[in-house]
Amino acid sequence: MPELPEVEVICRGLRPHLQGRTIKALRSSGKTLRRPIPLAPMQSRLCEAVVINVERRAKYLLFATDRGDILVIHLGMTGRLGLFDRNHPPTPHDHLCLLLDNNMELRFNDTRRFGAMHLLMAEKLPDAEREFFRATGPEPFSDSCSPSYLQKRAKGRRLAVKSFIMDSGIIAGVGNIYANESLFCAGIHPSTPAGSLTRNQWQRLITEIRLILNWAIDCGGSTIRDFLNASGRAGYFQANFRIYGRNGHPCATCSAQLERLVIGGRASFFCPHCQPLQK
DNA sequence: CAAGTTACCTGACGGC
DNA sequence: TGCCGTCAGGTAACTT
Repeated sequence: MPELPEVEVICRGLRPHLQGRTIKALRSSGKTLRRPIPLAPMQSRLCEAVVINVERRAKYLLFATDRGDILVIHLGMTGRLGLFDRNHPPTPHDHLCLLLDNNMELRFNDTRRFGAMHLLMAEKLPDAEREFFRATGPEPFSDSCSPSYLQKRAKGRRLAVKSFIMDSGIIAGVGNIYANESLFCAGIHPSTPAGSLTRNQWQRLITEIRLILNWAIDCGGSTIRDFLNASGRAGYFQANFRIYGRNGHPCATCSAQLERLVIGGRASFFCPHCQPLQK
C-alpha cells in the first residue's frame, strides 16, 4: 500500500489533530500484525501520555510522547490510520484504537495485517531509534542521497536498478509505483544492472524520484484500492500514472506500446522505446 | 556476500 | 452461483 508520499500525507494530516492530545485508552482486536502488537508496554506507557510530535521516517510513522517514548507504526500493504468520533461504528480489521481526550479515536485498520507496531522506550533512546533504523538508507530528499552515493552503493552490482531503488537499505520510501514512474521519467529500463548506470543517469534518476514523490505528496498520494488519508479521503496521483499498470496502452511520449514484466516478483512496466535496455 | 524465492494475510476480479 | 487461480502499494526470512 503506502509508499513514502502516502505515509507523508497521513503524517501531515494527523499531526495537527494529535499534537497536544492525551491518549486516554487503548483497545486492540487481539489479532497479531506482522508481529504481535506490544500491548502491555503500550498500555503502561501510552495511557495518559501526551502526543508531542508526529513524524515520518522512510515508510514509518513516529509518534513521540511527553514521556519520551516513541510509537512506531508501519502500514504494510493495506494499513490505514484515521480519526473517528468514538461512537463511529467500528469496521472490520480495526486492529488498534487509541482513545483521545477529545472523544476522538485514532484507528489503525489493516485488512492483510502486514503492518507493524513497535514501542521505543524513553530509557533506551536515542540508541533504540538508531538501532531500529540502522539498516535504513537516507531519505530521498536528503543531501546524502546524492548521485555519487547511489553510484557508489551500486558499484559492481548486477541487481536490476528497479529492485535496487526499492531496497530500503539503499534509499528510503521508494516502493513499486514510484520506482516504475521514476525510471520511466528518467528513461532507464527497470532491468538495467544497477552497477552499469552512469553518473548522469543517477543524477537524472534521483532528480525524477524527488520530483515524482513531491508531486504525489501534493496530490494527496495514490489510491489504487486501499489508501485513504487521515480524513478518509482518497489521493489522486493515480490519475497521473504514466507507466504503472499501463501495459498495452500507448506511451504518452512516443506512442509505442507499453510492456510489463516481473522483476524481483513485482510488476514492472516500461516503454521499449523510451527506456531501452542497456547492458 | 549478492540475488532470487517464499511467506505472511485478506479480498477483488476474471474465467469457466 | 460458486470455485479456482491470480494479483495487490511491503518486508523479512529463507535458499541458492
